[in-house]
Amino acid sequence: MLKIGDFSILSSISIHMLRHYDEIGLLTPDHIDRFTGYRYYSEEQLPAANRILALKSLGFALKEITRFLGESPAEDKFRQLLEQKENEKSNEIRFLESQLLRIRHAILETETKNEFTGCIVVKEIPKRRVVSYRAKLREYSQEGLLWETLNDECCRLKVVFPGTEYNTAILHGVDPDHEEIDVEVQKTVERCSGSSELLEFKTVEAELVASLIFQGGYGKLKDVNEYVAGWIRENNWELNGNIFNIYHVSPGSTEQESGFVTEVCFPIRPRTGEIVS
Amino acid sequence: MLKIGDFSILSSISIHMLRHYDEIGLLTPDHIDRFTGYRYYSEEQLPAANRILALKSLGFALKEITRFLGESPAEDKFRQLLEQKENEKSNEIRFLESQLLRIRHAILETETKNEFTGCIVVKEIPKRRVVSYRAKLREYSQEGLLWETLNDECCRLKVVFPGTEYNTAILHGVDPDHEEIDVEVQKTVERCSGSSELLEFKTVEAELVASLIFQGGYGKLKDVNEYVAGWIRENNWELNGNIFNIYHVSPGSTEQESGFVTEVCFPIRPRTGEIVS
DNA sequence: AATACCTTTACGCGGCGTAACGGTCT
DNA sequence: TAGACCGTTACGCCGCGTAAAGGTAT
Repeated sequence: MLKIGDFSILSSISIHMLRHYDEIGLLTPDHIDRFTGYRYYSEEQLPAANRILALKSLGFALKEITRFLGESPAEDKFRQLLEQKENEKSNEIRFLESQLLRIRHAILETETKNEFTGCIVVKEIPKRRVVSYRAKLREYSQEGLLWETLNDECCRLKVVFPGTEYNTAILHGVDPDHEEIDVEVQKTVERCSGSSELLEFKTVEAELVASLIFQGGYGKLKDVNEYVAGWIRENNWELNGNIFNIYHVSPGSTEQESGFVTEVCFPIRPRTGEIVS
Repeated sequence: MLKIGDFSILSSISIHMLRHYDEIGLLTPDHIDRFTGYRYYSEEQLPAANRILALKSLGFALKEITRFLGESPAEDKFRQLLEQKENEKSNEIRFLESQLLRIRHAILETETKNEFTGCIVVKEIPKRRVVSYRAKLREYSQEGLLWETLNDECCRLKVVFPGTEYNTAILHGVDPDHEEIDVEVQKTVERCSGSSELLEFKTVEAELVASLIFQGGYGKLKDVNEYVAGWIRENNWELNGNIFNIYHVSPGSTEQESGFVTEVCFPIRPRTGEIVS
């Protein structure tokens, strides 16, 4: 019979952990002294102790190891558990590799002294009910007119907005021949009580986007858009819809360009192999 | 000014986490109401919130992000932190890949219904003071004679053994021509008071080994040795010394072969590329 | 009587989720 | 006045390290 200290040395498991394993029923001492409470282990428990260490080093959690030992060493169950862990580990590796890719991309970007390096987030824009107005413009600068029309109509229809509203502008397409820009502006609505010929009420589904929020004038938009587009390519995503902006602080709420806060969103999905054309 | 719930929606950070970030000084509200304690955030804080999410998704811990923001966005420091993280992530990946390799090896092994699958541990056998007796044998079965001599001499010299002792047998080499086996048996000693012509007292340095502990007769040794040798090859290690056994329960302490507990140790080191011969 | 070893209890780490209990706003 | 929102406090997860406070063996 070995006292815990001796068994600890022989098994290379710390005394603390042996007590812990006893507590969770993973490795209980052969015998516990009734009066002193001392734990006594037998040499025959060394193979089990070593097995625990081996499974731990394969990446199994203590709970999983408990299951391993309890389930009888039937080979089928054993193999299943191994294969499940193989899956988990592959996923972890894939995840870390995607992080590593992004980190390396960011390191390269530091060369360009780009102020937005490391600012892009992949997130979901939640499903929401919106009121929308879509029209064709000659220039981006005319977007303000769309907002005016939308706001006026909403006012007339007594549309109720939620406390937290999104003002978004979706770029549907640029037609170089006609020099036209197809833009849709949207506001989140709480309830829509009326109807209008100009406006459309609809539900926008949740979307996965690459998002970058910046502060400042719209002169930065071109650079930001290019940066996000590059980021998507470099990080194994592909475009999955029309890009849009969310105006958190806009000419409607402040006069100073430097105070504008804009979120640039590129709908994305994981890149699927090559597309056969 | 946005209440925490609104800012939570706009930033995609849960209310709980916003409060936590306030607590650790990572993102403090623009303003806190003196009377109600309500936190109020400004839209201008959205870029910072998004940046926090971005850095988190790169794998930075909150503490590291705090440092990021505190350190000024000087590009040099920024790049250093990125490169450090790149290193950490590569190491994590390498570690997971070695685990994955071992798991896959174990899965293949289940085919063979090998009872020792998933029992091998890489551990360090600690540095220790030993008394040793080395001789050449015709057969493994003669190893008992070495132990008898060692024990007798130790008895004569009144060698003091520690409570936790290792009995090891090192296989120095098999010479097929002379049909000789060069074996050294060792016992851990506490103190060595005398000296002997037969025995040697020495210090054995700590060694990294692949270890497998099994219970049963020595008939299993051949299979076990082959399994461990294969495991070492398959898992990118190479032999780094003479293999040895640790006898935890041996003929000296029990008569039943089925009760023997033996630890098979192969000294190893990570495999270094090819060796030019 | 000193020392080495044993016992139990409990806190810390990190990044959250979750819940309990009570005040505030509309 | 209800109900949505805010506040603080605190526990759980997981695998350990670390330490305090006290009993036991030699």
